[in-house]
Amino acid sequence: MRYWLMKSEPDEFSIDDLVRAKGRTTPWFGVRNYQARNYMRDMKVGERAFFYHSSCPEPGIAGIVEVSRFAYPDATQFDPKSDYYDAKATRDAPRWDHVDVRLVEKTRLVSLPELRGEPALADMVILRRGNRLSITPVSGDEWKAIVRLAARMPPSA
DNA sequence: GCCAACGTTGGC
DNA sequence: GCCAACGTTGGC
Repeated sequence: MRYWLMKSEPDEFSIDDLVRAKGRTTPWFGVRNYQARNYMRDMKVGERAFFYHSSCPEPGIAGIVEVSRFAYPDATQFDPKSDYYDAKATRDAPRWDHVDVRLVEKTRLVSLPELRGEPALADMVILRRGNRLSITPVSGDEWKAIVRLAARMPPSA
């Protein structure tokens, strides 16, 4: 059983969009990076991930999701009208797979500075300099530390 | 808007 | 297969 972190820009798709989605479930479409895609192919149904808001006024962890469907081809790669269209992908040879995720819980926003201030997260991939990967593994210890942070009252800044 | 870091592309 | 140029990410 592994743990993950998945980034989304809230302008594109936020935790509240997931709350409103049918079945509180969404395909994690639009990933166009091979390493991130490969991580999705590794995911098993039932595994959990943090939903992370990136490229926004307050980046940080916004909720917990779980994988509800094993990796399968991302339909947007075939759609010429989509921002995620890939001319080199065909239905016979798709390039881009994604999983479906279902909301487990919307948490309070655990901000990036708060994550950086937590000693247990010193080696977390997302906090490493220059990291841009939209899907990353999270260790069991890191998972526990963040769940603990999320359950606390927000720090009064 | 800036800029550092990184992935991808394409010429050779 | 190398590597420079370019595009993207994402925090600030």
